[in-house]
Amino acid sequence: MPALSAVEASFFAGGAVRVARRLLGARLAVLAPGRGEAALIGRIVETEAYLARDDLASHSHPGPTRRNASMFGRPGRGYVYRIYGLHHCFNVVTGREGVGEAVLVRALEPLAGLALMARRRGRDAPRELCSGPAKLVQALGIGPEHDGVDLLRGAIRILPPESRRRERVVATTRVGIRKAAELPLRFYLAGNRFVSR
DNA sequence: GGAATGATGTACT
DNA sequence: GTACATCATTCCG
Repeated sequence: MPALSAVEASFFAGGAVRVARRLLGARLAVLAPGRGEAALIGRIVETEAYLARDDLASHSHPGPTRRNASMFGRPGRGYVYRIYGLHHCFNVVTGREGVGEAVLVRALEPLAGLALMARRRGRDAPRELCSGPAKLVQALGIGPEHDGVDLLRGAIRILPPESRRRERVVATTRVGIRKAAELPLRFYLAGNRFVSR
């Protein structure tokens, strides 16, 4: 089994845009309960940056509340929230504690644990497993209980890229928002087949 | 207290 | 392309 050492804390210390770009090519892993090996791994191919309070589309915009508490907490933790009453999405908290910046993970290229992902998703095609923020959360078994999870030592971790690939990063507008919709804060790997539509 | 809203996915036309 | 499921959070009164 491969070593699954997480990235260092400094990985998350930059602004959300920096980290959103840095996350592309890194891996998101959900560890198997009780073991030091990952059961599920996906390569991050699409992210969105959500900035501090002046970003009208950011959950941190209203200021600290019960829901967004993790976003104002320590960088390098997860922020999980419910959307549209039925799905969940997973974010990586970035920057400095108290600021309220995070990166939404929107799509993964499945690398390990495809069978379990397919069972959870009810679909077999690899492209249907993690090509959307709520899809990947379902495939990886992430839930509200992971809100605030420590990505350096917890059950969910960010691992550095396993191999160098030369892929260009494309920046476009964020998906599914109405406010601040014109800002180019969505990033994905050009030509990657696992990016959401 | 009540109503509107939303960082989505699926099914159907 | 459009409809709809479904509910916590937020904002207004």
